[in-house]
Amino acid sequence: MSKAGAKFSEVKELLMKDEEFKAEYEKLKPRYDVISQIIEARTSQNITQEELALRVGTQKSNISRLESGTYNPSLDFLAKVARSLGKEVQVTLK
Amino acid sequence: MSKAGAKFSEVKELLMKDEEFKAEYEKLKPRYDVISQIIEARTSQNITQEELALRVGTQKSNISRLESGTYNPSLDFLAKVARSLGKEVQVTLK
DNA sequence: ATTTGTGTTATCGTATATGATAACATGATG
DNA sequence: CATCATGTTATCATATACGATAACACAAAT
Repeated sequence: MSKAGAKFSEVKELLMKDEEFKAEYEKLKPRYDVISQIIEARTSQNITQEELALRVGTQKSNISRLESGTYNPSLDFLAKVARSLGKEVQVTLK
Repeated sequence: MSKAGAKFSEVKELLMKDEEFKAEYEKLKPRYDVISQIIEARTSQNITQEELALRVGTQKSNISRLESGTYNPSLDFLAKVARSLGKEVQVTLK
């Protein structure tokens, strides 16, 4: 294997990783985007997770779990949380 | 019970039903909205449910089920379908 | 030092989303 | 009529979302 070849494969590997990362990021982007907005709305309104949970009809731990981004929320749940913050979710394909 | 009272309660019942209906509609609106956009994107691109299913990595029956609006899809699933249609989901709190 | 407020994490139970297969309906086309 | 293309519906298995409770971390205030 030539030095140039080695370099190329290294670069390729990096690019591959980058592609993978990009794909992974793209996949999770909508989730993180909506969560960011939820956190922003909640904190800017000075509402605690507990208060939000009360409005939504769930527990504060579940709101924490949602905001942690560690799972894949349903549309209904996002809509409920949004409405509890005085907003509505708007999903757009673009 | 007076006639007027009866009428009022009837009207109230109708209004109540209307409120319920409105609430129910509000609750389901994001779902129907995004589904409409998915169907619109798919059909305007002349893609069959089967082809879309292939791209998404699922079965045509599952795409049919999604488009039927009979359940509460996850954000990831919506994002996958959108990307398979060359689009991205954008969720906004407004 | 103790309490109080807020958020986090782990865990369990239950409901349901999703993948998969199959059977069916219907309309178009040979 | 027979076949094909497309979509629908039913059903099962498995994974996971979500509700709930409890324990913990940590900072701020008393």
